[in-house]
Amino acid sequence: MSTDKLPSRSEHFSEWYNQVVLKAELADYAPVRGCMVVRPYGWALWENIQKGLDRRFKETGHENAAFPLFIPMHFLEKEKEHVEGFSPELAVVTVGGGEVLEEPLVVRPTSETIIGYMYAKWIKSYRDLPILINQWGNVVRWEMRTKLFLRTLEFYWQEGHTAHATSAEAKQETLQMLDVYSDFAINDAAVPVIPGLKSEREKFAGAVRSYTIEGMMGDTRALQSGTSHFLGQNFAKAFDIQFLDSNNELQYAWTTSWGLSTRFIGAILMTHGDDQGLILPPKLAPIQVVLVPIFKSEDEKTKVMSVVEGVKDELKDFRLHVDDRTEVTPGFKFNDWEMRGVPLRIEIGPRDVEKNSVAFARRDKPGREGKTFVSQDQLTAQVAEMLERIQASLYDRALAFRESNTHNPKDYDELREVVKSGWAYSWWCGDEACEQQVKDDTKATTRCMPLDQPQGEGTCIVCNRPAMKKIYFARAY
RNA sequence: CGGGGCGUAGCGCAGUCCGGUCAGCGCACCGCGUUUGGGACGCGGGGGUCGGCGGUUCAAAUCCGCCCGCCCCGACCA
Repeated sequence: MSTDKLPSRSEHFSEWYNQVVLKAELADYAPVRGCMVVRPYGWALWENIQKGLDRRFKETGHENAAFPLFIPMHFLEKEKEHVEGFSPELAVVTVGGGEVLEEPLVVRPTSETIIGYMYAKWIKSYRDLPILINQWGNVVRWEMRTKLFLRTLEFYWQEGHTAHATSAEAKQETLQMLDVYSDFAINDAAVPVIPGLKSEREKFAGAVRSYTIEGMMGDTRALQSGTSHFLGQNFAKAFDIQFLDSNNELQYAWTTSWGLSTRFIGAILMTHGDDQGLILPPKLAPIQVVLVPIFKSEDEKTKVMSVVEGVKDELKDFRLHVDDRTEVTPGFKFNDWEMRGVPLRIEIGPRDVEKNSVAFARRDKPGREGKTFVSQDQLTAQVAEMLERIQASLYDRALAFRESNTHNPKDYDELREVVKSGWAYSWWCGDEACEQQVKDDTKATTRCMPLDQPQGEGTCIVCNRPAMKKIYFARAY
């Protein structure tokens, strides 16, 4: 709770973000550098994210399981690119129970290796495939620079790991899960994302191909909000995941992995929100409706609270909170809940008791514009409709923002200019040197080659050689 | 690790250059009363030994040395 105003979102985006996370009580800094405590309000948001994803995972045939936090050091070393990618950021346990360990244990930065080991043990026949497992857990990556939710030493996520008999099936799984993420981001979080393929240099260490959903944040920077990897037979060969096919021939399995983390909370915050604070999408908001009773005298209190109780009861299907604090004024509560991003506020005061009405204040439209008085009749339907409208308008607004900040530069000079405050969508020859050139000149990196590509071909925005793919360039988190 | 900044009450800060009623301010917190449809007000309270250790001095938040920690900008990253 706080009485201070937030920094302006447009002028001090990063500071706005930090403060809103702290003041809305989503998370707090932990006593260990780079680590955070996810507070109840933030965790409730994460739980809703989990529900939205977990339902989709189950619907597509996946099961949950749990693998160990500790991984023997030599596991990481079995896949060359994997160890090169992750070794700089490993946390390693060298002492246990007061004794120096014979082999150091790595705190998992991701679980391909230990799950690969187990899959090798479990998979003998094509009849054992596919294996479709997901795990909800935490991982540790020793990052240099951290930021609440976006990049912390420890973070929570889910990681799916699947093994298949054929390359085609694994590729299909990879794309299916990318689609699950897109669907979740767009429909539940109202975060417009672009599903696409990562370049070689941006792909996951050990993957054959990495896909991503990229979102544009409120400062126009890009955020990789979820990833899905086709691992080919890389990990199968490193961990001997082999099976006999129906022709009695020994084959290596084809594996995938895909993950979405608490970073996604950052994506929601930075996509929506305004100078007043957060705006949470109704489908994921821990509190969808906050009820603020207003009264002066004891007599008014009695009448108002009786209506409040009735409304609370009628709206029991929504995630509702009654703010009955007496030590703060209604005005304070309005600001407080707006800062926390509750999508819909309902005010009930003496005038409403008289007129059989309540006041709706929708979070996505500030001030008077978002305030309407509605009848107390059929409140459930009215609230449901309003929440849907807010959900839709958040998505539309974010999409419009992304589109107005995405450019098709005509030449390299223009690209250098537009990526200062937006995304560039351009033809790219596929050469890593061109990618590097853009990064050196502008700090912008390639984000993804969208699955949905235009017809035909063009010339590379950097080197003018023929190009088959269009790709997004943007400064990223 | 390179560059910059900073550690004084729960939070945000002033005080440090020019050692000595400087341990203070705002918010938060507690009590009482009046308030309550857009961040209420009055009065009265509780709480810190100034990041740590050592040194200089009659005297250190203030000067000196070492150490620890944090934040911002770079290379890395879900």
